[in-house]
Amino acid sequence: MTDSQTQARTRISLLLNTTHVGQTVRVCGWVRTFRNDRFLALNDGSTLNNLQLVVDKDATAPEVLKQLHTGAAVEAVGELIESQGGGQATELKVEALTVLGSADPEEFPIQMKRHSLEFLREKAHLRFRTNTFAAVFRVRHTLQYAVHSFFHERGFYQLHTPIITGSDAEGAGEMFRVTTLDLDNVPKNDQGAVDVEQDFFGKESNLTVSGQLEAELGAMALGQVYTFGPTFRAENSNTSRHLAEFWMIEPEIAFADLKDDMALAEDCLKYVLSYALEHSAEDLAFLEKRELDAEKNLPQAERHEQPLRQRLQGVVDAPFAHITYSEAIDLLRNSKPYKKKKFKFPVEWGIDLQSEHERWLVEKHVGGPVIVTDYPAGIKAFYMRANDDGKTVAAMDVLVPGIGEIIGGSQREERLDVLKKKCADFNIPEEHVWWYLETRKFGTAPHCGFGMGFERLVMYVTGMSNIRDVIPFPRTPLNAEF
RNA sequence: UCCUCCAUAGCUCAGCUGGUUAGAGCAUCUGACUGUUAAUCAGAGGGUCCUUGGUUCAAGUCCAAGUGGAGGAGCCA
Repeated sequence: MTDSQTQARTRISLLLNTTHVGQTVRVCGWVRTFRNDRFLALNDGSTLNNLQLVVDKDATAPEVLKQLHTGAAVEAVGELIESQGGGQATELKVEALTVLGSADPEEFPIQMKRHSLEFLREKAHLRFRTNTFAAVFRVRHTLQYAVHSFFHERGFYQLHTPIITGSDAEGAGEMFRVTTLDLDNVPKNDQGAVDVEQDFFGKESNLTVSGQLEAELGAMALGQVYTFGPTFRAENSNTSRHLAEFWMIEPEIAFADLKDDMALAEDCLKYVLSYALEHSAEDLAFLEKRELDAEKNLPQAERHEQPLRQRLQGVVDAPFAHITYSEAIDLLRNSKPYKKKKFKFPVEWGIDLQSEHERWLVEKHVGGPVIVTDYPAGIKAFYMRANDDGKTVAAMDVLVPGIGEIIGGSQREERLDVLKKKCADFNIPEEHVWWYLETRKFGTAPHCGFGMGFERLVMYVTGMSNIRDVIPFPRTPLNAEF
């Protein structure tokens, strides 16, 4: 233990204004640049900004100076003084400087220049060292904190639903099989099929695609719960909006209908956006500038009409538009692109809205978030509550510009006979969901909930256009390197 | 999974209708300068032009397949 280490480390975020001027402090971080054999820009992750260390070349050992390259980890002790140059309020007059870990400049791939996001994706273990990714992941943290605080303030309990599930009725997509069977020597039963009774759980098990069914069980006792955990989809989707492993927020509330559900979704989005605008102001300002730079080379039509923070504030300030699926179909059939035959897909009552249709509704017709409700029963999940018209269900999707669906929810079917009939219609054997059906048998009550894709929320708030850039280690088909 | 586009130095890219020894900026190294802000200036090193096969006197350039990446679609969150 050196003398300097007896002093606590001060985070750089606390040293950028003049309140600590005159104090001797100890800082640790990673070198961003070392200019002029004298000025070292140090970043410790606590803030976007660097602390300028002023190094006395003559008082520093040559072998230390030689190692002050981008990426090296260093520790410095010195007096915080008012900066003698412009560009920063304070700087550290270094008295002792130690290199904790060097970074060979011939090999360290992150430079003090712009890299493409694609290149940095291949360096996922080091991309945290860049301003963009550090900002994104700080914002990601702020958002998850806001989500917890939103639900906590409203009396919700977080329910940890299982990641490994024996339920195969969630119907939200292809599942990842979980097994401890020897894949080189899979045991077979008399029928020649895999003998799942010999597997770890004695039955087929998978990674969860949704915690909703379990969350409903919790809501039917605790009143209002939410999940916030990883979910897994083994779909072979290769898009900028899909991951094989992503995080989802799924609130579930008892004694509530679709109107309550929509109000909760709107409140929730507005709360977390407004929380991020307030608590991640500096990072969002940087990300806004990054987006502007990235869009500079795009044609006007492909750029955002408003800068990032203005877009977010707009969502916070304005009430969400509400339309029913049937109204949406009418609007689309009367739209310019429909009449000019610009849509690739047909617009007919009963078929799902395509991306191009959603985009027109959100970006052209409304120009902000839209909640579409009351979809045809045939295109939605079995658990959604049947409306009195016999054709539609009490479902709602929240669509936002640039992302599409960010929230999908519904009032759940609480009537046992109707739900049983739905199971039959959807070919779901009752014995697979017996436990789910029992909540309708014992003390059933109206209830509802929704699912919000956390990464899509982070994309929306940070302005990043590829979902792989808002999760630390993206899992996509053929990509699980880190 | 489908459609379109892309792959050249560590990074970002240029390389025309096929034709000398494949270039630039940044980064790196060496030196100069020393209150800089992606510092500046001078010099140097650095390439299996993604892989395989084909066309041709000649392929970074044309063709085919493969691999990887991006955008869009489907599926969805």
